[in-house]
Amino acid sequence: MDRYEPLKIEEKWQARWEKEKPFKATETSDQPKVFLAEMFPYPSGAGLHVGHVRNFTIVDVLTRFFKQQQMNVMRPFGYDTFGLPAENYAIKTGTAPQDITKINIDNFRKQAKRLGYAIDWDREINTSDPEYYKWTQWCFLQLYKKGLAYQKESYQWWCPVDQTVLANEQVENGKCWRCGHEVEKKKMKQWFFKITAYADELLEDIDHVEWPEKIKTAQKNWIGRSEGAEITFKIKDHKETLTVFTTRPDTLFGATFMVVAPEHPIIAKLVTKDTKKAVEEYCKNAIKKSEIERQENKEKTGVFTGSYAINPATGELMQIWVADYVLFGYGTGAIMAVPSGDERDFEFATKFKLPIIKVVERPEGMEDDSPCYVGEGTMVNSGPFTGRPSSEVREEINDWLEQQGYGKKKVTYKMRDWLISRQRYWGCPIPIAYDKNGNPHPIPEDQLPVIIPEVEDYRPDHTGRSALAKAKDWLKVTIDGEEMTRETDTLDGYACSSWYLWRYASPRDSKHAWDPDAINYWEPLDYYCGGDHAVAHLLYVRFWCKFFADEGYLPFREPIKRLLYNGYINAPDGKKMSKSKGNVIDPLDVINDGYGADTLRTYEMFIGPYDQDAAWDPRSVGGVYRFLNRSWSLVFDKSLKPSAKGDTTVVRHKTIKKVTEDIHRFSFNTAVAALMEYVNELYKLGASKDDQITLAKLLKPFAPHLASEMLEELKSDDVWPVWDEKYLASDTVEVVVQINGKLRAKLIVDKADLEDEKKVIEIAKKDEKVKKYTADGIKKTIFVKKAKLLNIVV
RNA sequence: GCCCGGAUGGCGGAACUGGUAUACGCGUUCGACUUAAAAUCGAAUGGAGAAAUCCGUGCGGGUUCGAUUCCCGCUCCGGGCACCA
Repeated sequence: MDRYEPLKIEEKWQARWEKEKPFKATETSDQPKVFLAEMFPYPSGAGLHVGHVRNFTIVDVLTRFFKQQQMNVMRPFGYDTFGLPAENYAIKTGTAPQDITKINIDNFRKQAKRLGYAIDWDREINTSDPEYYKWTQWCFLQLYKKGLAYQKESYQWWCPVDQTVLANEQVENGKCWRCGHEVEKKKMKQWFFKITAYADELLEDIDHVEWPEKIKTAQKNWIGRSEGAEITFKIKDHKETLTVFTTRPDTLFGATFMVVAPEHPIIAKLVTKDTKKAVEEYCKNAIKKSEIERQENKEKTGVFTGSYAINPATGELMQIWVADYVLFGYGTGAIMAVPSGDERDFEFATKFKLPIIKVVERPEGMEDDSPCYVGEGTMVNSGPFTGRPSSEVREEINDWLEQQGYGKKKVTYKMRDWLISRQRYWGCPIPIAYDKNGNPHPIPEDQLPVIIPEVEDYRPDHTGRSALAKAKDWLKVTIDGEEMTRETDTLDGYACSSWYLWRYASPRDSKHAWDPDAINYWEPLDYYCGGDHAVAHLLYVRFWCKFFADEGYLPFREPIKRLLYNGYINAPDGKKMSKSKGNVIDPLDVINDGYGADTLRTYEMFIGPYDQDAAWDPRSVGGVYRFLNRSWSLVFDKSLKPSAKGDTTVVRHKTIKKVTEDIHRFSFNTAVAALMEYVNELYKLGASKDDQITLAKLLKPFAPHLASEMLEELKSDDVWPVWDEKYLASDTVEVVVQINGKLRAKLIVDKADLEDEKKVIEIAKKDEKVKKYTADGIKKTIFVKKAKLLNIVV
């Protein structure tokens, strides 16, 4: 071989890895374990894109790095296969989703192998495999047993054209993502997971994992904990009472009216003969109001019910209104309106001419004089609390309300329970059946899995049920001798991905969802890498982890120790890659153009910091190829004789240190840059055999095929090299001299002199340039030994 | 509107704890090799200036001997949430 031929080299090594399975992971090692995974992909028909390659390569670099450091590494792979694209394809073509999924997986696997990933292919999993979803159903049943999977009537997005229920993510700007028709709200009985039961723990524990701050913040905001009070108001001439949630009980004296959400059941009791018709009309319209109207039109609307509540603090009557700016799903679905202390209430009061009473005075010096002020201040018009700071009064009113029986402290969350019903065919069937009376019963665990039946037509039917309803025989099931009808909803795909990280520990276990010993050994996950699902998936796994820890199935309460959240790769024009724009870079094209997988992998690590977005630059790919080509030549080009033009010991040890530390801190781009510098140096100084081996070893996580080829030629193992600090310190050091903070001179001094500030100053004073700038005398000197820097102030 | 990121040469980026701004790569220019081109190898490359030197990390202030880095006030770009009481 006389030139670098990546395609040949890569074919050779991939065949060898396929045969020898060097990445197979077992629990028997004495070495410390490391478990790494990427967020498993949805295997689309388009195959791998450059974003997958970035994501998978980050995991691969770490995997190979730890393996070379003699750790016991496990790096599995899987496919998140349920989902709408396969179902839509089925509807369009009549092909079974099972078939198209298989084709797509085969393609993905082939491509992942073409990239040379260090995957234990015996640990491949697929969420739509009955052997897998059997255990998804088992998980559901555990949650069901503990009351954490339950049914509730709820409004669901409904497309009147496609006659199907839509998930939130399938509603784009209030329109069906498939047909573009405006969606409606329809009330249906739905399954939920009670994630709110873990709200506090999910919030508290997020501070104890090594995750990026932005993900932590996103999750905290999503959970949205608010401390406040529930206050119960009496209603004039009614037995009924109305309970509200507020974070500002201190403003109670300023509460001049009440508002309930259009869905609130109390409305029927509050209306009078005169208001009934208008209120009913308003509620009907508000409930089916499309998302588009809600977003575009935030103009306050509402209608008076005809009833009055009594303010417990003032005894004043308060009109009770219905308005859609109050959300039924948050708090109690009703509020006390304080127009002087809340922008929305103020807007509403102004529009409908309701009373506004100021209760919080701004601190002195604040210039704004709008009648609405939401901040803290001094209480006014507040009976016994007048003149006191609002923040203190908040606590005292809480106590007072509690004593009087009007209320209690209360914590509320923005996060709702997780709606898991999907009226779709291509999902994991919910293992439930209904008796004659419509009561749900769990499918016994020994009857799992509930297999997805084959049907001819994959479209949902007009009753809002998935295509599973068309499998008439399948629908019938006998439980404890009683004939029942199966649930036709399937589970949200996020349920399938909420436990797959544990399945990796024992992927072929037919007796458990996960084997306790394997879990003990491998889990929790040490490194998780992905660029999506900041709240959804990453919150759901944490929820299930806490639940299964409570049930004794998991010995830890956080499933993922470290999260690497990688950025996107954009097209060369800086825009998002998309088929319609025709700016998509296909990674397989890059490989087959002759660059090979090693160049592609190394380029995507070199493209920029892993957690930032980056734009593809075809010319930089060439630069990385040149670098690998030069590396190859250092070993295989016999005209480049290993010679001793200079001593490479220092640069070799410097590079080992830099690359090792950079990989540890996930600074892959600078690690590659350090290797480039090393190669440049070796071209100048000549490479010793030690250099050739060191280079190959350090290169291996990035360009494993080329590095393997080099190491084979050099008859070397791939054990990660270590540096020796003693080579990194030379006898002389360069000290920079600043005059008033500006660099003016560089001095070479003996290392020993660095310990002696006076000596350094003396040497500096002899320097011609320093002399010139200090002619008028020196006011002060600052010597920083660590930075090897002397600053002279004149 | 709120929250979180980001802004550094012609371009992607580096500078890890306040201490030599622009590592590495691309591009450009020059040179070597070649009949020639490509490939490869070598050199130069922030701006202004003949030079001394001055100016330079989105903008305006501040702290400091010293600020890309810290503080205050903005602008623009990207992302998330969005009537959450």
